[in-house]
Amino acid sequence: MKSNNPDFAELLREYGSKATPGRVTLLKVLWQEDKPISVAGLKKKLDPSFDEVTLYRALESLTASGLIREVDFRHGHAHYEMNALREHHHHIICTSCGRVEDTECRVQEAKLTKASAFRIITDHTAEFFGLCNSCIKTA
Amino acid sequence: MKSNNPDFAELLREYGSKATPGRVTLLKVLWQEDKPISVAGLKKKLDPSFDEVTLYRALESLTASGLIREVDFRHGHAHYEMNALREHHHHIICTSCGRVEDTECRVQEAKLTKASAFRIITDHTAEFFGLCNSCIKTA
DNA sequence: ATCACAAACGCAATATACTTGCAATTGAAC
DNA sequence: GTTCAATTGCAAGTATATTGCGTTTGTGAT
Ligand SMILES: [Mn+2]
Ligand SMILES: [Mn+2]
Ligand SMILES: [Zn+2]
Ligand SMILES: [Zn+2]
Repeated sequence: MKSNNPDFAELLREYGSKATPGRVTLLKVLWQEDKPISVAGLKKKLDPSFDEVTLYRALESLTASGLIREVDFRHGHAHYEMNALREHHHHIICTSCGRVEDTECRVQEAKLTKASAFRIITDHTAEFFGLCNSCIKTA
Repeated sequence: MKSNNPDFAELLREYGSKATPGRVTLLKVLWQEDKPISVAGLKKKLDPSFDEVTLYRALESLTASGLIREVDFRHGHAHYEMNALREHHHHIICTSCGRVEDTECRVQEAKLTKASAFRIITDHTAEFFGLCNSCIKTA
């Protein structure tokens, strides 16, 4: 739970989307989550009448606009988190208990454009996998 | 195509796998590839009698042992590349033409264990997406 | 060389994650 | 309030990967 909720309808419009009731609710759920959430997780938090296909299409659309972001935790399905109004970052995931921690981005894309045949790098992934301290103890 | 082929059967045994004819062939194909290849790509290069389920199980097993590595190009399916006998690295992928280039790893996992509640980091992903120089020109 | 057995295989069935087609609805711009 | 592209809802479909299970095989031990 967070305070100072942004105006989700306005935010959606700023990113070129229509501010439908479903998308406003979806965005609110993503805002309240403190870590990337799966489609299954979203369905549980949303009204059962929220159509699954509509959900997939909203996620695709909002990801394309950059309002939200898709993250790969190697669970065989996508996770999503708020991208706007947040600082760019990555994650450390415990492969034993699933615990997730944000971690600051230390990647410098600019250096890569000098070392490669790519002049434009738009985006990158960087997730870390390991064991959190409580899982180390019980191991 | 590369010269100085390693002994694939011996390599498989070193990584705790049985050196079956199928796995030896699979490993050879992965060795000859210069970039991560999909399951569909592998099937094309392998004998049609190579069972698909056997292929999936071999990939899972060899990935678990660290002999090969799974890479996510955001194509909706996995890609695999040789991991043993190679230096750890990452990739830059052109989102327009699919061109792939290796890039050296600049990530320092050790620094992360100090900044987080994780003492053990075993693994990380880091792939870069952008436009290669020939796709920039034609854009 | 033979044996024992876990690992790997082959085939059919199944599961999960996600996509497509299309008619109906609706938010936003004018 | 009219217009229209964006979005929705439902049904059907696709792609990717997994599971179950009986059979085969590579490997280490004798
Ligand atoms: Mn998950
Ligand atoms: Mn591919
Ligand atoms: Zn980053
Ligand atoms: Zn690395």
